[in-house]
Amino acid sequence: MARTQGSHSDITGPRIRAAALSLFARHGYAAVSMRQIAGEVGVQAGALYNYTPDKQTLLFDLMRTHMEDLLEAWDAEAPQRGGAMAQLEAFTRFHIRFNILRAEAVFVSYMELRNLGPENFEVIEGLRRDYETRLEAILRTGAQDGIMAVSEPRIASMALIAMLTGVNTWYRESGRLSLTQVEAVHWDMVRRSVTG
Amino acid sequence: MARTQGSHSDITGPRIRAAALSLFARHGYAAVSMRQIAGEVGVQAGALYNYTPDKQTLLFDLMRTHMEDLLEAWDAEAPQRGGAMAQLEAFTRFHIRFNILRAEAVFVSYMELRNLGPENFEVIEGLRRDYETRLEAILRTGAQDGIMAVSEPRIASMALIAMLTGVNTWYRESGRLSLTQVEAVHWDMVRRSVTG
DNA sequence: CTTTGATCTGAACGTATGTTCAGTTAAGTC
DNA sequence: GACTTAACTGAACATACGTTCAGATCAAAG
Repeated sequence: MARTQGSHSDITGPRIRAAALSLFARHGYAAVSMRQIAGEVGVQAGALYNYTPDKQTLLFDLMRTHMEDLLEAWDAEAPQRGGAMAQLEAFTRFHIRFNILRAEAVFVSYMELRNLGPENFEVIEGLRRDYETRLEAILRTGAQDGIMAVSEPRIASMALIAMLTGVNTWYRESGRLSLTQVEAVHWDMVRRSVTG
Repeated sequence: MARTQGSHSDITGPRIRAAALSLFARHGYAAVSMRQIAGEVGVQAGALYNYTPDKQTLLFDLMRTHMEDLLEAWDAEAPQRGGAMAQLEAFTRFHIRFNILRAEAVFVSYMELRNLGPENFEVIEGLRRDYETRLEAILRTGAQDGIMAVSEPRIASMALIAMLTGVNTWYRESGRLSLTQVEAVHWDMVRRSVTG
């Protein structure tokens, strides 16, 4: 045979995903047409169906990939020693930095949940819960070790993640504060919010 | 004349806004058609144009009304004495309670910003900034009075609002904790995050 | 009872949608 | 240079969209 089975172009595929992510983030999933995505890539709309069975799966794959990347990146970066407080600081700084670097994927993964079918929704929700549970475990350990005061670790973890993700709505590279400064301000608040 | 000038039905108008709000919250602005909204109300799509010049203005009016209600409600409820710490507690509890009661409007006002034209966007953003500034002023006063430790009042106010609004993503009336308990947990975190 | 006009219907307008598919192109293997 | 097939085009499909508007309806004022 001439070409290897299943070797779809490794150029067009990523370009389609990148264009879709950017357009979905800017205009919303429902407001973006397959023809717009194709136009951005420089192909006809029909060509997209060599890379995704349909529009919603394209969205789902973007969201799933993002959530898996997030979990993998944290699991690779999470400190194994140093205690719960060091882990909490690492989590705080990691979350802000990772989310700012992938602002479009964060935005889409949060905003477009309602455009997923029930099964796809469950998958993404499960990955989100996994991530929240990572933080919850840190807070539980800190409470057990007596170095944190957290009466409701589950709720506290959701509250802290909401606070940290909020940076994405206003942070600009050209802003007054550097990302390191933003991290520091938030770590201050996080630390104090979990200590008596 | 037969009917008073400008007396559009005071039944259909609110029903259209209620149906639009509910549908926008569930499926997103772009995914909801004028025919769906009309169907929910029990009229034909054309009838909607007696109540709004176009679809986007319908969305904009929902968002503007919500933001104005939010500001009015807080300004009416904000304690005039008791110091910055009492004001911060009042703000925390108010924000959670108000936002849970109007979950659909909160959701739409946050998610559908990108479907507004530039001028409409500026109006909603301005109202949002007004609200943030209310909290920022409390934090500044608390810092000046020496009862709070907030190095960046602007960023802290956005962080706290993000944290409190996060409750909307998971709170259910049938859940383990009552709204009062949720308020208490969050007030604990807010208080500690702004005190040394 | 007639008149008035706010309210709504129903059909039409042009345009856009997601998806399919027969057919063309061209890159890589033998 | 012949062959294979992945990659893509371009047109078509049925359906849906936001918006307009002439005309029907009907409650209230005179």
